[in-house]
Amino acid sequence: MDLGDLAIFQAVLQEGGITAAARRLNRVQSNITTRIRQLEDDLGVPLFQREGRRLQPTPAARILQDYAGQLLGLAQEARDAVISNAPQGQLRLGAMENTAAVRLPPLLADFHQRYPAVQLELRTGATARLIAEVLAGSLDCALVCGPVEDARLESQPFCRETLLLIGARGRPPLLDDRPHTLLAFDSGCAYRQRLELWLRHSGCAVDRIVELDSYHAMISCAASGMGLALVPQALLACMPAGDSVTCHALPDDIAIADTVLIRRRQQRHAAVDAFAALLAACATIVGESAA
Amino acid sequence: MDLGDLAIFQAVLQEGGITAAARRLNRVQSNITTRIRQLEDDLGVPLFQREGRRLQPTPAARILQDYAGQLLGLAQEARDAVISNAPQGQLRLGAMENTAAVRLPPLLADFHQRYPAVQLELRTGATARLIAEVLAGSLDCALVCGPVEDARLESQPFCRETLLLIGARGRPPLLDDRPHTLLAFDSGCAYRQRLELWLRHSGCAVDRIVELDSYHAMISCAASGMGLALVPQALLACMPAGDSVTCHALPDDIAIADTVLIRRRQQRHAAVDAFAALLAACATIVGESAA
DNA sequence: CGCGTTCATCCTGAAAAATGAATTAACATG
DNA sequence: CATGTTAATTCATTTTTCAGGATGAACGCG
Repeated sequence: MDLGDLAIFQAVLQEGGITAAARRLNRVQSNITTRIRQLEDDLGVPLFQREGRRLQPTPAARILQDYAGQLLGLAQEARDAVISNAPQGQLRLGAMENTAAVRLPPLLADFHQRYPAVQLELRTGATARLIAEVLAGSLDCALVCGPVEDARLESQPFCRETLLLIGARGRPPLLDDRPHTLLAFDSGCAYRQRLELWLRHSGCAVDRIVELDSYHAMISCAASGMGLALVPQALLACMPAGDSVTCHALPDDIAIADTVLIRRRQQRHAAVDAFAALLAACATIVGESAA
Repeated sequence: MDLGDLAIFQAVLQEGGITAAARRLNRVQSNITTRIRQLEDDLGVPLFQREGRRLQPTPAARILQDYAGQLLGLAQEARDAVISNAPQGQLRLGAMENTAAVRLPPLLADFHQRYPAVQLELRTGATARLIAEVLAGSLDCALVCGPVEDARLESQPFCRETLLLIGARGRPPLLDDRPHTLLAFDSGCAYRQRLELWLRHSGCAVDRIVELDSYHAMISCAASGMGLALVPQALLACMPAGDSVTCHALPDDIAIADTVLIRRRQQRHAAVDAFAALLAACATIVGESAA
């Protein structure tokens, strides 16, 4: 069964005859006759009862008529949807844990309301994994810790986080001679990589690293003296355990981390465009969109 | 846009590659490539991003994917519906006014409950018009006053009505010398034709004929002495004004009228079959299905 | 750097579709 | 009752489309 056959069938029904249908479709009668016959052969059911020179639609034809209308309508709708560049369809967004918790929610709510035709899907993860997923195409875009230098990706600034190194209140200051325990996300986390790098440069011994996948757990563990953790200030501010920790000083090149939106270059995705535009409007840092 | 293209497109998405899709569809790889390209050209939108030898579905492809599933499913459903001979679709039933009022309703209710997939449509009218509509195909079947002699029609007995000639209570008997006024349906009504025929044969003068299109009005007018009317006994029995009239005697060949179901010959319509079967089960008269 | 895999392209023969003319059938009309 | 008109079908022909096969380019892998 072919959509062309159905269109012809519909025209014959609407025009009430093969000749009239042929006129409307700018075709020759014999063509219409043949294709109706083919459709009948294909379905194994007669669609018209030929009596003299009049065509009488059979009951099967009336049943098929409904379906033909639906199918042709749906096909047109599909065309329109695919061609249109209004934001629609799925938008698979990735974000770092802290971004998803603090900065993103109001933005997402706004977007969700503004573009009801878009089906949002948010996945959190470490920067390295998010980048890989955007490259692999399993995410449409992601909010990660910048800068991201990859020729295949486009990045756009969003917000700037100040990272704080926290430990239990009242504990001896950082950088005494005994080794530290670090509380951190998995190894793909950009913040963790910064911290490890800095500690190495400072000649500071690291005893163990405890991997956690929640900031709640991380801050609570830090507060109870289990070790040191690097967390964004904005996140700490909205955590209940935020008061029971001590913050250690950090140099700017470690403490200042920009969050950027990354997406694949030369990928026209209307929903991502819309999201990026909304993000730009709310961005708290500026800068040129660079690789 | 062609359903075949969509099936191929779907296979490429599901199998994750052109070669794999070709294997599944038992086709040659170059064929799949070409048809995907054609689909893209047709829609004017790329569906896959070719990077090296890997195919990355574009956002448009993900939108089209939904539609492809729907379209292919709906097409299969259409096939099944057309081929199946379960009662479904529209059933356009005609009936005489009195049949529709008295005998039909319980049957219709039963049918409606038994075959929810059938969309019933009842049209009342005079026998002559109903026959014409069945012949023309604008009705699928009809309950009319038999016998119907037409080689193109098949008829099946349903019930027997006894017709009564009624007038105002206490009026002089029928067939006195003064002319009568008749109260009747339109001229296509078989009962009216019988009555006129009989009156002519009896040498009874007819003054005027008043045409009404409701038995309510007809019986009320008869009761109030406006003229004579021919009505089925079963109908009169369930009319409130039934007591206020006098019934005149009629010979059996006028008084006994069989109601039959007529339908076009050699028309396979599952819903009509089902209706006819239900009707046969409730039939109060028997007889062979004859033309 | 060969090797295998994957996709694109070109070409050819086969299948399918559109066309035009001739034919048949039904109906209306003089 | 012959005749003109309208409609649908049949058939032969042209045109278009499609599937298959071979070849080539890009990439990943050992």
